[in-house]
Amino acid sequence: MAECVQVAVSNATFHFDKLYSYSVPAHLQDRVFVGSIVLVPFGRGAAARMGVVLGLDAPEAAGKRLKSLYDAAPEQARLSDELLRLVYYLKEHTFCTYYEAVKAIIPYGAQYKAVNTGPVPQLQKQLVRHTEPVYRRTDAPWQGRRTEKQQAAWDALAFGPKTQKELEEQGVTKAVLAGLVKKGVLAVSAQDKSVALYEDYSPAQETIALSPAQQAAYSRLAALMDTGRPAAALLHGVTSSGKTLVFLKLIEKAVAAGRKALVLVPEISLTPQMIYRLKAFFGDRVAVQHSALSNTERLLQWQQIQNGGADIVVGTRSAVFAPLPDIGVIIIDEEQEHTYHSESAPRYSAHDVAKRRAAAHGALLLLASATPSTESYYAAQTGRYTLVELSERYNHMPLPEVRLVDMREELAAGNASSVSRALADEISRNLARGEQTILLLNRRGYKTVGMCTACSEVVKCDACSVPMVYHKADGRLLCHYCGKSVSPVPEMCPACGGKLKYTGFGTQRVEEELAQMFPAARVLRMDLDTTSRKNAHETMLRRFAKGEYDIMLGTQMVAKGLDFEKVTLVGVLGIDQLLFAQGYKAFENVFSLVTQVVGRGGRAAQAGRALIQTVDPNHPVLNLAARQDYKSFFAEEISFRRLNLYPPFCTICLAGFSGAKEPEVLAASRAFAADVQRLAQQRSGIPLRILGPAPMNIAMVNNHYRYKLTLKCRNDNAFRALMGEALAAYNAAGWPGKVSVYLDFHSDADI
DNA sequence: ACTCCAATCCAC
DNA sequence: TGGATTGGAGTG
Repeated sequence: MAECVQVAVSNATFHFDKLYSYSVPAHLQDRVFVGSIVLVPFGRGAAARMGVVLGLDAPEAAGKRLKSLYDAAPEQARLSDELLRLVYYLKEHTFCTYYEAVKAIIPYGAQYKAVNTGPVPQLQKQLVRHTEPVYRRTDAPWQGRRTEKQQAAWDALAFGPKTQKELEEQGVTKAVLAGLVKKGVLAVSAQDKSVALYEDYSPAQETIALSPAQQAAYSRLAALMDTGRPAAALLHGVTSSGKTLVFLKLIEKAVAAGRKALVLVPEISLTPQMIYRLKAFFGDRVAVQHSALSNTERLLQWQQIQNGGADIVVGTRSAVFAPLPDIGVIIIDEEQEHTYHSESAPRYSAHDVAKRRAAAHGALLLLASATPSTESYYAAQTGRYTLVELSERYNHMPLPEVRLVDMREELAAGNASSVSRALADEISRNLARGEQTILLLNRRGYKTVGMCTACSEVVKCDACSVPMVYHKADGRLLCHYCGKSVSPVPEMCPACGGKLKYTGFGTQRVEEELAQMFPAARVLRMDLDTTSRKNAHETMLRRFAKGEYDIMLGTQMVAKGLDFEKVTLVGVLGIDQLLFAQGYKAFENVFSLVTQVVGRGGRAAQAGRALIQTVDPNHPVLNLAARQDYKSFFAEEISFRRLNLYPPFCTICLAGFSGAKEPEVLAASRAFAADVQRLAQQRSGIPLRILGPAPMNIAMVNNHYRYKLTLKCRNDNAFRALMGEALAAYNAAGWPGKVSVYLDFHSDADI
């Protein structure tokens, strides 16, 4: 159609990221549209680069001599209009490049790659092995006699076609099958590899039955969905109030009306449970999108969605871009989780993208949590979201009895271990009764680091500024940022030669202590190290649920969304690091984590017990969490946010700087701050406070120094335009070659 | 970022 | 004097 197109090219940096015009050669004219994936010559060497067509040009408008496209992907690979608009949205709101936005929206596995086979570079599908042979019987008569093996193959296909893999599992070889195909009695065809993910679900026997409270919540949400107009609601349901059943009923309603549903969960480890529940009710029309899928799996799931083969998509943050048409409901479960905010470009928040999509589809956006983010609950209170509450626990299960244990007293009494005497008591009681225990150890607390007994220096990675973490299992020190490892483990301080002492309350260390205290207990440790293997997490949870372990010890991942009938005791070790962490969300995070883990206990008939170990047992946040008193917590927190000017009363825009020479990084961030200040003063009505520059929490990663500016602002068009100008000035001053910059917005973006 | 080109530097 | 090195510009 078009003779001339505007293309966003890959691997552009922000300062030269713009649309480049290319002419379309005749043989590609009928394949190239807005949204098409193309291959273009770029730079003086005319090297092949991936690109996406984002606009059309009148040929005469181009003026200059243009280069022309090398190749274009088939038409069906192109982005829909709605998703294309999200490219612009991401570019404008997160200050990423066009292609970074495109990559977020099209999963890696669906991309094409450049190959240099012919005279001109061509596009080729990344994955070609996504079909498999399927054999079926034909009506052709047998000629001659049958061998035993041929008969076996024939019999195996008595009840319909089977894939080669299935047949091979039954002992039928490829050669036999090929022979029969040659004879004409079997036919073979290529079939898309089955999307055999989570196929071992068991279909639900009953329909979804709601309690009166759940029914009331459902009715209000269903009414919002029925309007067919965009709506946003916050479902605040206490732990164990059965929010998932309400989701299922809403999804059922959307699907019955011929619409689609999108379900987001905060992390990969929570997807299996949600997937199994959804599959139980909705079968194979559930597709999955998360980063732990292999490229092939990802691509197949994505194609299933794009071909209209899925009514429901479940996944983590990136699933918010699932190419579903006609979405009726978007659910964000555990909506307060920080994992919904992307930590790399494009630095978007799933909430904001979901809002755009809900608006485009006339869908209901449902945020749900037992401990909503302060921003979301505030939006609900002020009427921007409809607030729906589920305030009773399912079957009126009693809340666990919670005790705060003073760890200073423990230390004074001579107990230096990470498990208090009170908790040890309760654990042994549980062991005696054959009941299960969950122990939570916050992520930051699980490091074992080496400290010099002479100069008190901690052994740090020499490329990053973080302490190296001791891993006992493989006898080495590991940098959790760049992955560098040191073995054997040093015994002398690299700075002064003093003796090093390795201490810390890691999960490994606690595991050892537990083994000493309770030699007979079967302890399951869950942390980054033990769950890194594919499906490891799922397998572990299943085995714990089956009762193969007495104690589950782990980081955050043990706290969320799990139903274990026999768990009657929850212990929280080392929450203090989180409580005293910097960052305006620290209290909210602690409240949320403690509330959730305490809610794990006593899900069955018996009331549970929970013990929280802390050096500050009078801390209001811990006490409110112990009582599961969200409303009082919110009241405290919102006044803190208002007083100190934090979201939702402002937007925080973090400007990050990184470069090889510290003085340059500091100078660059100062220059940027000055530019922003100057631009803001030139115009009126731009509220702004600039804090910093300050070194980031991790001041150096991979030999790059890192500084940040914190801008308290209002995230509107005027401010983003200002930041655009500030970045232009930054580029003009030649900084990007030495110090790279990015912006990261944290806000309750309702603009 | 990366690549190309030119100006510069140093060894012979 | 040339081959290698470094700084700067441009990416359609």
